[in-house]
Amino acid sequence: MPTRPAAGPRSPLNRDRVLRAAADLADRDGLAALTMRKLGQELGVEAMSLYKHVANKDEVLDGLAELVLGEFDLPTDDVGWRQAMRRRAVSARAALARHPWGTVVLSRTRPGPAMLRNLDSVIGSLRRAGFSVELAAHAFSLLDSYVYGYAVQEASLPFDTPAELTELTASIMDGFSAAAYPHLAEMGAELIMKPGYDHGEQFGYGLELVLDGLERARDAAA
Amino acid sequence: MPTRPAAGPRSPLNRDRVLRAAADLADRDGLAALTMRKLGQELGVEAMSLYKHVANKDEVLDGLAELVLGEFDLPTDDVGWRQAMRRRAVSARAALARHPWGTVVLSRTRPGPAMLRNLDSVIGSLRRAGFSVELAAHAFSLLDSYVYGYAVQEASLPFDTPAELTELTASIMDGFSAAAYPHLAEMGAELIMKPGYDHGEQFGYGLELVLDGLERARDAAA
DNA sequence: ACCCCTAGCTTACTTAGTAAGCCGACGAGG
DNA sequence: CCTCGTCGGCTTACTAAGTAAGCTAGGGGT
Repeated sequence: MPTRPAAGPRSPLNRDRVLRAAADLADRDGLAALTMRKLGQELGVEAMSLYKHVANKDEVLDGLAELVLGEFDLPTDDVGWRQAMRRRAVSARAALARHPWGTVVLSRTRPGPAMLRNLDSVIGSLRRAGFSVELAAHAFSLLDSYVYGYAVQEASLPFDTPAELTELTASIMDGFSAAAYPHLAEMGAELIMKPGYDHGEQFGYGLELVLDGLERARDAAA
Repeated sequence: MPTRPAAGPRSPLNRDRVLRAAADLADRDGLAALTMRKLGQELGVEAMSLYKHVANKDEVLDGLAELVLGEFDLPTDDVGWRQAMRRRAVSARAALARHPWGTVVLSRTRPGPAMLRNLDSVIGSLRRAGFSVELAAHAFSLLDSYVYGYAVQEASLPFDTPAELTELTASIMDGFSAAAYPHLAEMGAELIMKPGYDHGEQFGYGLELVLDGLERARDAAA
């Protein structure tokens, strides 16, 4: 019996470990590299063994969606709505940046429990802050769209570091492109190539603008 | 028998027809159903014949991305920036609603010419309207994120008609779910189930809020 | 008349998801 | 202590999809 507990590299395996391994694999090699066979390897197991713990690959992807969702900060009551929304948005964007596959798996899932809980909590926070039902609906639609869209675009950017960004920008601006896209070229030269340009700051700017707008709308309706 | 009947239904086939057939197929049966073999069938041709016109499936998907992008209204100079941005946003959202696979193919492409042209034109419109380079960057980042995120969420909704929405909402609110998600239940009851609820109106609300915010930001900077 | 170019075809290999069934170890009951 | 059912993991094998390689027929240019 020492075979089992003696810290063999092989603990029993379960749905949760499968999902976490899937997330790791997707983080490391991209979502396309997440195949049942590779996932098996990752866990020292044959592909078909995974099916004892998940029904099929779709269930793996659904599980990943709930994993990412779990990394979003839920609103808490001890802070105002604005701070609660900000935290949720920032944490969501961070989670989706950590896991570039996040946007993909989220967009293929019909709402699971984690999503519903998240949503309910957001609406609750807004309602308590004096938002009407209708305005609360507008608010979360707007916020979620922004965060989500931002994350998608960020995930599809073909670079990971600021250095790569300037390099790429430079190569796009090369030669005739600058003539074909004068405004892009201007922006590239005056903004993106400037040392200290922080792409992440973009997110905060839009977020505050949206929050300002929502606050104004709530006050106008009051 | 003349395998190749003169003026048979078989015109020569080219990259463009391949792409349009791909779009049709994806519209009809979903992006997952878009396989090289099915696409071949669609055109009365073997799968491998397609490779005379496209290098590989990725190129088909890239082509689809440019197709959708082509359905976005470019800003024109004869209207103000606000109208130009609104038109672009509305047309983009409409295109992405017409082609639910649009968000998927757009997010996997590094910027092609259509994208760059589109972007350049947007920035130009904003610059002419008095936006600084920096603010123009914020503006299109915000607008695109919103439109894009909205479209993604819309595409992932598990229903197509308002009737299906109310039905689904009702089923979610059924039984204990209402207790688990009180705020969602409230919103479902007071808003979504109301006759005449128009989900599309959501989009316009957020869009105007964003445009208001941008206008204010520009005026403040002036 | 010849020849070659091109669009489309045939074959076949590879990777992936997964259905079906096998097997060894472990714990409970006789 | 032996046995047997169960459960986790394995083996095999089938199917769908992308695509590499090479074939061929028919039409146009020389």
